[in-house]
Amino acid sequence: MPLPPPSLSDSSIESTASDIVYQHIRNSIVTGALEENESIGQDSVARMFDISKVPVREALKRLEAEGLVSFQKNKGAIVTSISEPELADIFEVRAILESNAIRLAVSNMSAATIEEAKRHCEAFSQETDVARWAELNWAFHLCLYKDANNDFLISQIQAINDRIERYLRIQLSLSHGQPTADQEHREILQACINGEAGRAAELVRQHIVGAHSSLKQEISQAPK
Amino acid sequence: MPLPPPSLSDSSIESTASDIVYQHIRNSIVTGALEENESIGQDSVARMFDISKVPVREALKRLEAEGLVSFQKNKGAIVTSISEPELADIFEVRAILESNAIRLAVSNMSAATIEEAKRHCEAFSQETDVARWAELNWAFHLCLYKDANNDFLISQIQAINDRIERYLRIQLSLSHGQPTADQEHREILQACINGEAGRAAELVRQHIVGAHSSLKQEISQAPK
DNA sequence: ACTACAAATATCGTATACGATAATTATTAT
DNA sequence: ATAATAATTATCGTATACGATATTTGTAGT
Repeated sequence: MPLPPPSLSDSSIESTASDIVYQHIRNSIVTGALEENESIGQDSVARMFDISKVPVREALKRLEAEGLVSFQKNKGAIVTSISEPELADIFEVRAILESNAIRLAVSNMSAATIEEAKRHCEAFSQETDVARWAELNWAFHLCLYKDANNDFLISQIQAINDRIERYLRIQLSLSHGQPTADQEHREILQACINGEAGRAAELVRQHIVGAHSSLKQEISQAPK
Repeated sequence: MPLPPPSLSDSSIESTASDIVYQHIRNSIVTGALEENESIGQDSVARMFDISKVPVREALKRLEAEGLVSFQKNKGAIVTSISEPELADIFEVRAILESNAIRLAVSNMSAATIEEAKRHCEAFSQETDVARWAELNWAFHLCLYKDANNDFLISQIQAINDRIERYLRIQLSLSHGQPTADQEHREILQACINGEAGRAAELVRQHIVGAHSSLKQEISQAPK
């Protein structure tokens, strides 16, 4: 896709032009609408939103700090590509953070959270639209971590997910991606219901490591 | 301190004005030269470096994404202050990440790393200049994690340290801050030498939790 | 002297403008 | 025809300029 999906000043809550374009580009990268190594022309984005380059550059600087784009000397911003070794590193950190998050959460997980998790789990299981799998999957995950009562931990987990969500979409779309995830979700949920923090943590770790394994295999088979 | 320490275009490796001012402000915040809630005037920074506001704003946007400053509607950027609950959350994540980093590192820690760690440990122990404690302490920590061979994990740990280093400096400067840290460093190092990954991880966790405890106590006693 | 309102000033967010470097196209020479 | 060089165009990074909001200073009234 040579151009990000066109859209005007859609977001109304955010006031500044910089924030609007930030949200838009960010979403395009996270969802995969913008591909790896695709360059983001400042002028073209500015024209698309009918603003000047200044707020566009500010938005790109924020995205650079988040690791979603990188500025190349006199070449503008390009969407960050993640190599397989880097992806392995990131999945390892995910495994560490998310397994610990659920470990902390299980001991004071409320009945309401369990109910919410069940709903997300069901919704994910019954969803047929591939495009929605990623967000339903993520809603389930986040829900389970929230009772850890550590906003900073959640924000770190969220930031990492935003970096790799485009790859997770690939993984879920694989032949057994969604049913496998669904089955693992149910086991994790059951461990939470049983109050087995250690087991829940281990299941989450395996869930994440497994996702990386199948993704790695897929990528190596279809390098492009 | 009403103004950040004055300095002209000192950094030569970085080419753009935006990068230079970014590095300078970032360093001022990390080291504590700029205090919490201190506002950073765009025009004053621009005048200080004899540049326009545009690159200053770009630098501030990067710092915002890193959590070091926050923009306030029509009020410019202010240095982020961290509340005690937030600090507790951050220290918990530190404990998770760093204990796992050393756990991963111990199994393939090289003799060269052990030697380097010993040197950092000694240097920290013998340093009398309070201002240098933080960096020597951090060099020791980072050294122990590097054999985990996970650059992303290291970068996450580093980013978190940058957010809280100004508080760590306070903690180290407390009456027993440095000698206690020194003693704990030696125990951690010994566990690494013995190849006891689990023990090293647990010691690092206690080291971090302990630092938070004494810091928390200090802050509550001297709210200003 | 203190409060209420008005004028002046400062600062933010962004548009426009411009020099510098890179990419592209055109032109010339072998 | 192709390689090399020149001219054109595009894009980046940043200075300057400007309207809008916020803050400060000044003034007037009780």
